[in-house]
Amino acid sequence: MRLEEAKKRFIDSWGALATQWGINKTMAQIHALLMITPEALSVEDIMEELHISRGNVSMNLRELMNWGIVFKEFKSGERKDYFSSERDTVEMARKIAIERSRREIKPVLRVLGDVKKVDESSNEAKFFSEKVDELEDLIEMADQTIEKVTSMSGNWFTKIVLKIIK
Amino acid sequence: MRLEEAKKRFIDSWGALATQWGINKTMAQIHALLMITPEALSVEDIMEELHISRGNVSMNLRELMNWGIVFKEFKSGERKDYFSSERDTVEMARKIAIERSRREIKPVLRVLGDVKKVDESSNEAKFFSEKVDELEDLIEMADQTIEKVTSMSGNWFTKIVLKIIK
DNA sequence: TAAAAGTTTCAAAAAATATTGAAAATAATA
DNA sequence: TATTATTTTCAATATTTTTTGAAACTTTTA
Repeated sequence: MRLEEAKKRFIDSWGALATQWGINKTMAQIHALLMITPEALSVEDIMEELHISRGNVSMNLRELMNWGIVFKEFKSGERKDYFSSERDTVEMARKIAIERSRREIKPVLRVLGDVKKVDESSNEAKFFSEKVDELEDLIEMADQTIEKVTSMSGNWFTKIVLKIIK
Repeated sequence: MRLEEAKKRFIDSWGALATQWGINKTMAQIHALLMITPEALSVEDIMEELHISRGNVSMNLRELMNWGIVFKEFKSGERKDYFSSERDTVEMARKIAIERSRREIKPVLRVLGDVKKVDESSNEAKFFSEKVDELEDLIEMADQTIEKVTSMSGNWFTKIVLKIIK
């Protein structure tokens, strides 16, 4: 397969995955492009490569920088801004996990903690409380697992643990 | 807090979380409702509780059954179908994880395996191949971790491992 | 087997989300 | 400081996704 075709397939597939996980397709495609490009790219490079508008690139780059997985680079003698992706793949995954936890998981945990304080007078209310409790435990566990596993990947102990639970 | 209010808050929050993770809000709300309701519900019960149309309920129940987390129940002497959710919270999480892996993660892994076969003549192509490789490893690890951790939750060994990596 | 009860399907409408493009803002140079 | 290059913003538009509702279909009962 030629490089250009492989790149295209990768970027499309990354965009499709993102869409299914509630992330803007363009944001993921810009990220994919930066990931597989050794040097930093300008807004115009990205516009051209992905055939999207300047405004779209600008907004999505900002969001990627908010996530902490894309950085602005200054090239001496150049007026334009250049952008590059987090180079360390594991670190990148960690940041994505942390961000999604902070924005989406944590708020739900707050609601769960709240609603389980329902007056447990009826049996129906007891059942409700129980289910919410179970869910809270499960989500907390998943949240912690993601955080810890990603933060420790590369670490020998985690590697062994993962090998064992595999 | 009164039960009705707590239920409403829970259902809304579950729907919002789902939306952010690329799952239809109504599907998640129906699921939430069934999860916290001790007895099975009819299509009309659901329509009333969530204020949505019959067609919407029908389609989303089908999808929930495809995911294996909602079941049809027959009540003797009753003509209507009744529906209830998987009772075991951990089993439910396992099924969701398996389904998302099958539908979304596995196809991406297939693409990654494919595109990394790019002709590695240029340095750019080598860089591309390397990045795709790293990503493949990472996604495979995450996929296996989710699968194994959920399949083993409740099991004493996993509990200890999770406590350690915490 | 005809009528009634219940369910599914899907084209059309509504709602939510993403994208554009041009004006405004900002930054760099002469 | 005026001019030019670059970036950001956001109302308008386009696209995608979800929801409705009524007709078609299926199942049950009389």
